[in-house]
Amino acid sequence: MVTPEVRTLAERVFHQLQSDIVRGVLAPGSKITEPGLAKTYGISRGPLREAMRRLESHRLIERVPHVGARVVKLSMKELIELFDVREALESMAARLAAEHMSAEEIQGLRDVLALHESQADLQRGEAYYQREGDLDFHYRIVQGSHNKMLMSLLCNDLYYLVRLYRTQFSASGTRPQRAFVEHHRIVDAIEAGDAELAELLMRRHVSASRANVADRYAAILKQHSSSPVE
Amino acid sequence: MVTPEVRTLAERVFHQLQSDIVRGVLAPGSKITEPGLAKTYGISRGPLREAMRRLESHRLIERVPHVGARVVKLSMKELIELFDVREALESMAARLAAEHMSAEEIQGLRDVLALHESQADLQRGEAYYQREGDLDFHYRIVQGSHNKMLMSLLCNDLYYLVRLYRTQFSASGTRPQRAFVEHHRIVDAIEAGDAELAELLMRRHVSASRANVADRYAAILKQHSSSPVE
DNA sequence: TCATGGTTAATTGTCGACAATTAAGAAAGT
DNA sequence: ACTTTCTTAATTGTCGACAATTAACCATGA
Repeated sequence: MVTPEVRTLAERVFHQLQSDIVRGVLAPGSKITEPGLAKTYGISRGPLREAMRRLESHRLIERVPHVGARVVKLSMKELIELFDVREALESMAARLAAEHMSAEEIQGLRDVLALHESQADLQRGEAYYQREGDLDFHYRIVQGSHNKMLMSLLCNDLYYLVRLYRTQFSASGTRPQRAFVEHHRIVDAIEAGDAELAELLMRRHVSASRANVADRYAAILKQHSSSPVE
Repeated sequence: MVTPEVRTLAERVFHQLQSDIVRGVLAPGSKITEPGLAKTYGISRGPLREAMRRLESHRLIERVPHVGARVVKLSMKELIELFDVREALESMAARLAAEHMSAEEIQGLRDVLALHESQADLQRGEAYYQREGDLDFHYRIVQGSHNKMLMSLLCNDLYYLVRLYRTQFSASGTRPQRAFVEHHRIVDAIEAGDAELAELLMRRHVSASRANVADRYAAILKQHSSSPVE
């Protein structure tokens, strides 16, 4: 990722907090107090509050006036909601990418896929899947849409929530080969300039990912039966 | 709209600024200075800066560190981008609405349409179209999706940008009867529980709206020929 | 006349202190 | 023992002042 060259304290602490939340340094649902954070990061409460306001807008913390702020704790319901929004936005991104992506950008996409494949070869049978690499792939397609609003929504907001979910639910094993195949098909459609197909395939891809998450959650629920269903 | 019962200065001034920007009280592209606004609204710069940070996240102002902030000025390119995002999100909202909307909510939708129709009757031939009413319709469908993330994205972010665009481009005359028919068809699909159809119709509806805007803009460009194209 | 440099005024960034609100705990009454 | 009320400590909300940065302006020189 691009290390943001930041010169104001408010921005620096924003990125720091964003990272700490997404990586689980700050536990989900934990209360965060302004004097505490100010001391931790060695700044005053002014810039800190501005950073927190931004985090609030990005849905990474939740604030209640006069009470305080907590790190968000995604419920399964909200996770499904997130996937529905992703499905809508990313399928649109794939469509636009098929219409607007340059040859260089498409080549970059292919390179990413090749890299993933080589990594997967090393760990064949382990069924391990590079999560960050997966986001790289999606990231590039969004860039390829050349739609700044889409890019901002997905890359600045939703993808951080996706990362947060992965640490929160310690999402480890998942569907490797199949996702690979899906990725390749999507790139093929984009390269062919087939916007409709690219959109459809991306839609199925995200939808399958959601179904996968939902299934695993259902399995967990069955395991410790009679858990709180929300 | 719901008047937000707000007890903290930062929130009050946020809503005030949001309203002033959307209604054109603060001119698009105009520079806004912190001492100026603080004096205007009679508060100190602390809460004001927090409000501005929120406005920045909502894309209503643009800030440059150490330089200042300006009210956003939507270009036609960005407006088209906005429509593409709306198309993606609202078609998803329509799909989910068809799956989740209750009978009461659907009745509320029908009431809104009836209200619009009666208003339109009074001004038949004028081809006038209640803009706020149009947003009401879309607003209710988004609520009907029962997806809080979708609701937040559309109702808290994009719809304010839509309003801003309407004042900025003084979007007046538009396609009345056709939009009415489209609205009715969408409600029919939702009531029938036909998620796929509702999605498709909403998609076309938003897409037609974008085409309408793009066409009008092209006409304006042709009028004062050889204008700057972006 | 134009370019370049320095000076200055204004705006933004940051801080510490004070006021207002909340919530937890202690004390008293039933 | 339980509830209720009051007290108090901690946290959030707000403010005014100071430091840092920017940009406009003016003067000087080629």
